Amino acid sequence: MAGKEQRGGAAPERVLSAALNLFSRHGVSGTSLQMIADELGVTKAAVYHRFQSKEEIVWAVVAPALERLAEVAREAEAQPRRSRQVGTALAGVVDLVVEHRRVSAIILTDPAVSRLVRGHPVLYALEERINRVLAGPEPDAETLVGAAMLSGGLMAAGLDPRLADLDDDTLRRHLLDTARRLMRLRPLPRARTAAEF
Amino acid sequence: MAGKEQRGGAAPERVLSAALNLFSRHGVSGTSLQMIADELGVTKAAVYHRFQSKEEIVWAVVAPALERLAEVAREAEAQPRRSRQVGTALAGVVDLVVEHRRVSAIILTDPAVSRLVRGHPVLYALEERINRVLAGPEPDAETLVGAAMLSGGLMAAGLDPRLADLDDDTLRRHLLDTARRLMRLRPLPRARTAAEF
DNA sequence: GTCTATACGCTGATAGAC
DNA sequence: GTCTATCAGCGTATAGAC
Repeated sequence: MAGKEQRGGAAPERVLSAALNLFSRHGVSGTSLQMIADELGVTKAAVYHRFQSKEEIVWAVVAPALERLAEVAREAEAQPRRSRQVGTALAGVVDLVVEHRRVSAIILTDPAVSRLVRGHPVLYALEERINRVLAGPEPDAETLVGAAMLSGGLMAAGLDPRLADLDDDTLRRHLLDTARRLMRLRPLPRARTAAEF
Repeated sequence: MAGKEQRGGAAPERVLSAALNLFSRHGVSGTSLQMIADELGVTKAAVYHRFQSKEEIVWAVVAPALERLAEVAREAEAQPRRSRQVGTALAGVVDLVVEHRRVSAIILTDPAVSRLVRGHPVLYALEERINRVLAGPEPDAETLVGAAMLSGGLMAAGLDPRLADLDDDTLRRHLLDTARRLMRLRPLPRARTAAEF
């Protein structure tokens, strides 16, 4: 496994990388600052020199994915027609999950992270915006079920070891096809890539 | 929220109920025996009189759902034809998720629980049996993606607060329809219930 | 059966030497 | 910037009184 690394010390990006690894494997509550420090080959105090608290590390880990999600919401809401809104949002969240697999997973599943994110008013509203774009203004029960299954399904697929061999583009294409089927959208013409929709 | 309850002491089923509640809200690592004891209005020592360790409590919480999953695998494998195998397995896991929503969620998402379960050889094999029944012996990439999305999707739907108002039968029906669409199975005739397939 | 009391390691976090 | 040393508090778990 990952032995102790001494080169580079507690540089911020090394801390965040180690933290993400450990959060994925043990959950946020199951990860101590000691474990992060050990992974980097430094002491806890060195980590505390860069981040004032454990919570600050968690925020720094999830921030990039959340900013991307906000961007996806903006892009989707800017589309004039409903069908384009759903398509844009789906392609956006699929891209997001493929590129930030493990961050997406800890945001969606770790209770400590969920609390943190949902406790933030802007981010709580962001979740609702995404849901509204995906399910529409007055969704029937089946659409609601599809939308609910989407996030968890994408997360599970992004993490599944059986899919780890697929390259990103193939995974993205299959995920988008499957996600559209889940949401009862018509299949996309083969030639187009996910980014074009 | 749930105040301290003094009646009933640390009876095993009360411990497990409180533990499941707390595991769902805070994760296993985020739940201490002190929290469980407080929820019941007893001391930690009283809880330890019934269960020898925290791990033993975790096992007792997840055991019923895992036994059901083994039953689902047996039933599905007993079907003579592939199409029936998939249908039976889907109906089984949908039933399982509807009836054990929160237990399914902590098994699938909590790293501490996943480690425990996957470390057990029989249970690790069970996971593979279910996957083989759902995806078939030589699945193409898209089927693999669908199967991967299934577990996480069902879990997310089972926990989604927007779906909490649906009664169990309605939820079960929509979940099964959506899950079959996900796995590219033909829609089920309306009259049939999930249990019949 | 449930309690009080206790053991001892590890937690997140701080102070100050180099 | 990273270290050593230290803190109070909480973690799991145990012993023994009632």
